[in-house]
Amino acid sequence: MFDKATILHADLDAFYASVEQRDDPALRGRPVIVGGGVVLAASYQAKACGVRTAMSGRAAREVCPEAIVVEPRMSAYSQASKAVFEVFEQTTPIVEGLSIDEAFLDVSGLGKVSGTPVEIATQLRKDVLDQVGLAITVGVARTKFLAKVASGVAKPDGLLVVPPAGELDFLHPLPVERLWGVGPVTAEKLRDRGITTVGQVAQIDESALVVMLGRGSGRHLHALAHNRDPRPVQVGRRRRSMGAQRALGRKKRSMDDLDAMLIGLVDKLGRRLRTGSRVCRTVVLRMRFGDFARATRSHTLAEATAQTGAILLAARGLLSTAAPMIELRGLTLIGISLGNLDDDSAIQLALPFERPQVSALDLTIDSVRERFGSTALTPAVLLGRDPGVSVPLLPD
DNA sequence: TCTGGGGTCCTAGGACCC
DNA sequence: TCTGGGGTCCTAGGACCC
Repeated sequence: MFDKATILHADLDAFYASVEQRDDPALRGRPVIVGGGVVLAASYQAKACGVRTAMSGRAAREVCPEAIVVEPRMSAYSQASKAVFEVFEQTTPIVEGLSIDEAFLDVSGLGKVSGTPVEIATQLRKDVLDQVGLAITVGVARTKFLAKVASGVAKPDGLLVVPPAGELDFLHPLPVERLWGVGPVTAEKLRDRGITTVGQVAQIDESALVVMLGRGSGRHLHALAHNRDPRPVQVGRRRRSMGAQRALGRKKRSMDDLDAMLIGLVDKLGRRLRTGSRVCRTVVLRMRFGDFARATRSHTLAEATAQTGAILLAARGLLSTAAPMIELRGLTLIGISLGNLDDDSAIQLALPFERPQVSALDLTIDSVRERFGSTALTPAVLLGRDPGVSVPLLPD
């Protein structure tokens, strides 16, 4: 029955909380909340009493006073994720990671070697449990989209196969919120018109959906409601942006404070760029204000860079542009995001032959000045005004 | 201690070029 | 000279996902 494409969507259950329960037997079977200020993850026992991801810690403790709150251990989670992805790759080389705890696996053509889709998925769940000690839910279908819907329906600790002959019977009774890409806003727009199930969406003309939701969402939804999703599982997709941010609370911060935070964020991102051998060309300042409104300011550099100094210069320019807005509205979050990412070899390709190549290895203040001019990059700019904060100019 | 810290993709308008 | 179409890039915002 699965002679064509067969795609698995594998999803770790309550990932961070499950890692905590795995590592501390005292937490097993009990409501566990990861993250104190805001809920990053909740065990199924905590979810049962109404705790939700992104809920404030206070609200979570109100609905679930008996919950145990633990601090997040990000390195433990990335290690666990790595181990799980190794199991995925033992199953098939065609693995597309979606996030730290989710992936698509293309197992088309594995039939003769590994068995039926059900057998492959069952074995995968067993392998992850045996080798990493975590429960996963697997959805199996002919398309990525349907496999993901299936795992969403099957979780926690489940396995659901949607056979090609039963696709629309499975899909059409589901609420529209199950569709990938339908969030609160889109669901509300559809509900306003009396549309609550995928089957109802499927009865609407594409053009009507486009008018209702815009071109992108309209076409996307129309295709999904008819179970049209030709996207292949893509191996080795690379990150297109990276960012770091910091919540500030209500307290009013001086521009000097903000500048010091900016240095910290840019420093962190510069290291991440260099560690990953990547460069960026666009620097985005992200802000959130007292009324929870958001704004961004961005700048695109003439040349790609991974240098802390160059990124900081751009970030500072953006911050000073936004200063009046910040003064007026009060900042509650500051973040930097780097876009237009490329491999760092791209820099060398882009540079004219006779120009010295910019290498992070010999970066000193003097060498940067020599290349970029002494007026732009003063030691104060490179190192920050706070003498206690130093911006590393050497690779990690 | 009211409200984390990552990401992806799409849209729309303006500048600029051909 | 005037008008117009098409394409790309940049900026800003927004919806959505985990």
